[in-house]
Amino acid sequence: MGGSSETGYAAKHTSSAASQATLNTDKLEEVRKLFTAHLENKGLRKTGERYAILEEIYARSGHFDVEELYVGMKERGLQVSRATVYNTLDLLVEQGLVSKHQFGRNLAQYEKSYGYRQHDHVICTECHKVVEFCDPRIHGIQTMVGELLNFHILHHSLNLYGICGDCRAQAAARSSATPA
Amino acid sequence: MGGSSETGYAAKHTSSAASQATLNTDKLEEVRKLFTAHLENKGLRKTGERYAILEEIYARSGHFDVEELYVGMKERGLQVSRATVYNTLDLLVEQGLVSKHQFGRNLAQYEKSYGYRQHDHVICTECHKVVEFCDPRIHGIQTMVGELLNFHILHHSLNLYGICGDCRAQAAARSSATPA
DNA sequence: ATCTATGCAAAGTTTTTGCAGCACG
DNA sequence: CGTGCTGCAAAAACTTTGCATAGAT
Repeated sequence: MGGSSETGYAAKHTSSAASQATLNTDKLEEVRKLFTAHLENKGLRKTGERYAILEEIYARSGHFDVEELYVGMKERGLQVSRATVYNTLDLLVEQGLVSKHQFGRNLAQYEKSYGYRQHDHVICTECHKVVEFCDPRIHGIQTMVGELLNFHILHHSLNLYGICGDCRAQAAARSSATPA
Repeated sequence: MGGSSETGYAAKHTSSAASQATLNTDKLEEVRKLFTAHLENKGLRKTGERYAILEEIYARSGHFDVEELYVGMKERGLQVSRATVYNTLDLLVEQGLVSKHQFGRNLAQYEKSYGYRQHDHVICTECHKVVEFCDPRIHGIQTMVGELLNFHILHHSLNLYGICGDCRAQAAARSSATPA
C-alpha cells in the first residue's frame, strides 16, 4: 500500500491567494448567471456589492474566513461593509455556490463550491493543515440515511481529525533526540 | 420503503434532561476511573469541580452547550465557574470521554462519549432537530483515507444537513392553505 | 508549604442588529 | 417613487484570560 495516488484521490492545497483570475473567467460567468437567477427568483436586488463579493470569492483559492474576505476586498479597493459580507455569504451558502465549514476553532470557514468536485476534509489537529479527499461511498450513506430517517438531505460535511505525517515525523525526531 | 428500523439503524433523541442517574451508576464509575487515570497521567489535580462536571455530563442525555451545563449545575446546587467548565471540557474532550460538535450555529455542542456507539448526526436546517445514525462504511473510509494521505486519524465528524419530514409536512400544509 | 486550579470579571473574537440614507426595480 | 439593501457602529453571543485566593499533593 504505497501512497501512490492512482485515482487522483486527494490533493493538498495551500492557502495561497494568488490572482489567477484569467483562467476562471468562464466559470465566473456561469456563477454570476446562477446567482442572478437566484436573486430574481427570490425577488432580491442585484446590487454591485453582492456581485463584488461573489467575484472576490471565486477569485480566491482554498478556504477563507469572513475577515480574510473583507480585508481582501479592501485591498483590491472594493468597498463593502462586514454586515454585507455576512449577508451575502448567507445567500450564497443557501444557494450552494459557497459552502461553509466549521472546523475546530470557532471561526466559520468558507469555500467556493460551484463546479468543484464535492469533497471532504482531513484536518491535522497539530498544525491545522487541511487536506481534501473524495469518496463515493459518502453519497451512498447520504442517500440511505435520508430515506431511512425521512430527511431530505441537502448537503453534508465529513471531517476526519488526526495527525499528519509531517507532525508525526517531527514528534518522532523530537523524542529520539532526548535519549540519555 | 417503510420506515421500519430493521437494524436499529438510528434513534431520535429529544433533549430531556431527566435524572435517570441510578441506571448509569456503573458506567459513571468506570468513567470516573478513566478520568482519574488521565489526570494522574498528566500530573493534574483531582479537584471536586472536575468530578462534579464529569458527573453532570454523564447524568445528561443528548447534546448540550456550555451554558446549559453551567445552568444545570447551578440548579443542582453545584457551584462552578464558567471558566472551570470550559477548562474541564477541554480535558474531557482531549481524553475522548466527551465529544465536541460544531453544527451550524457557532455554538459548541458537547456530548458524553464513553461506552456509547460511535454515531453521526443528521441536522434539520429548519427546526434544528438532531437525529443520530450509525453506518459502518464510515469506518472504512476513515481507515482508507488515513492510509492514503498518511494521517493518523483519531476521530471524525459526519453531519448530514437537510429538512426533516415534519418540516416538509408543515411547509406542504402551509402552501396548500394558500389557494385562492 | 508549594504550586496549581478555581472564581470572578474584564477583555477578546466573531457575528448580529438598528437606524439613516442611497439605490434598485 | 417606494421599499429593500448598505454602511456604520453599537451590542450581543461565546470564549479566553489575568489576578487573587483556596485547595490538592
